[in-house]
Amino acid sequence: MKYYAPKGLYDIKPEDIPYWHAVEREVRSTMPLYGYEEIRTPIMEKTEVFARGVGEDTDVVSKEMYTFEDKGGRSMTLRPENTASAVRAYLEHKFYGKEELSKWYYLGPMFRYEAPQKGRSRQFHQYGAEAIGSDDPALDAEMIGLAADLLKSLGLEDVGLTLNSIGCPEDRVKYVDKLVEYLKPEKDRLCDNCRARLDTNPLRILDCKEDSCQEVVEDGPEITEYLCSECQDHFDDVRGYLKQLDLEYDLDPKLVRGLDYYTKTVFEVFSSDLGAQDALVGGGRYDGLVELFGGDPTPAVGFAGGIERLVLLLEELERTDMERSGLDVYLATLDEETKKTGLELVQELREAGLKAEIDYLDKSLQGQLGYADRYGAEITGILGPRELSDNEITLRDMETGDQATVPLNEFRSEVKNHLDSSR
RNA sequence: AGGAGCGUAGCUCAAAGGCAGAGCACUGGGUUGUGGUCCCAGUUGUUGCGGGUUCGAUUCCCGUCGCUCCUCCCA
Repeated sequence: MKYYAPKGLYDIKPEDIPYWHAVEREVRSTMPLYGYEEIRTPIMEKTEVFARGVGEDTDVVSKEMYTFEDKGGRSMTLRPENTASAVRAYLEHKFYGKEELSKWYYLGPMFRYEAPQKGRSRQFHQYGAEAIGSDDPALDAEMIGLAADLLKSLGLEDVGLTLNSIGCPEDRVKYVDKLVEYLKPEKDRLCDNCRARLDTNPLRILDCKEDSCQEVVEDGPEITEYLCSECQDHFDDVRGYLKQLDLEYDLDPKLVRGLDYYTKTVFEVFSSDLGAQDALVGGGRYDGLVELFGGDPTPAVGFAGGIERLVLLLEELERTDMERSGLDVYLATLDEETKKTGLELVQELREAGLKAEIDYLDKSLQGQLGYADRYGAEITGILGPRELSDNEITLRDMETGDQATVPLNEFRSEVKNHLDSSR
């Protein structure tokens, strides 16, 4: 084979589409219940939107961006996530002047240049929500509840929620100082990566997966001990609302998330049924991002979920409501004359809203019935020269094998009657 | 970027130096116009690609391309 999809990019095949539709349907129906409207931002932005928005020192920006120069010499980047774009759009279209609280959802492809593995590809798809304009802790709780609601509606029961607060930037400066002070003497026990992070992004050392780093961090200071009273109150309130909503969670003081824009609340939803890439949803508050982009200080909170991972789980559940849907009617014809009439009949059925097919492979009657069977036809119409000369058609119930002959002009209504009574 | 495993028929997989196979699928027949079960017959191959060793390579060696999983990080 000469041509392959580029590494990490793949085709979503018809057999998988029902699962994608199920996810998309759920997102589109659930989001509006919580007051979120869809926004569609471009699939690429000027590179600085992400570089600034997501943070230069993050993994996403420093090594995972699909960046290229366009013909005008501008540096462009395929979006690795959607929050930065949403904030850019919020400011560009001056939504702060149009509505007090912007609640948006989105759905679409994202790109990160990484080694693909189970549940991770270079082009992947996310759904997510952003609420820009409120610092109400109830909104944080709503976000988390919304993410959980979506997964639950899709039939996923076995998911865990972890929660943390990383405070405001001032808290973090204080905490990071303490953390670095604590880690410096232990430098030798940290992995190479983390030794570098000591200077660039010490917070990330907390969720390093290396055992030695974890041991070091274990006895270190926790960020929640350094929250200012406002952040502490906010965190307490979020937890209170979560309790009110009956949402269970685990506190994880080491949950810091990979993107720089987060403040206060951060959370992740994961599934132990997935492989190494077990995060289903990630999100949090980003009160400083609008300001960073040049707007007035504006609090905001959001989350994003990965569709590929969701589809993997849904496929394991073998949901029958997500199987490919079959044919309603197959029409078998036996020669050129009957095929001409057959085409008209099939067209009539389609116009009546039925899924109808006819032979395009020159199959024998036996072959056609086999085809009808495999594609799930409930009824097969058999139109041979005998029927045609009498202006009739044979109706075969594919489940029982019962057959009846009906006048051609009553075919459509007979089919409809039959389908209605069998459903 | 690093580590491990795997590339054989449309699909799932055998063959472990000696004629490239099975099941499923597909086509035809048993049934001159009747599917899902059954029986019979048939079609299907650049063994990923290139080189090497050998009388002989799908098998062993080297390289290469691709896929998968893992480390890292995330959705």
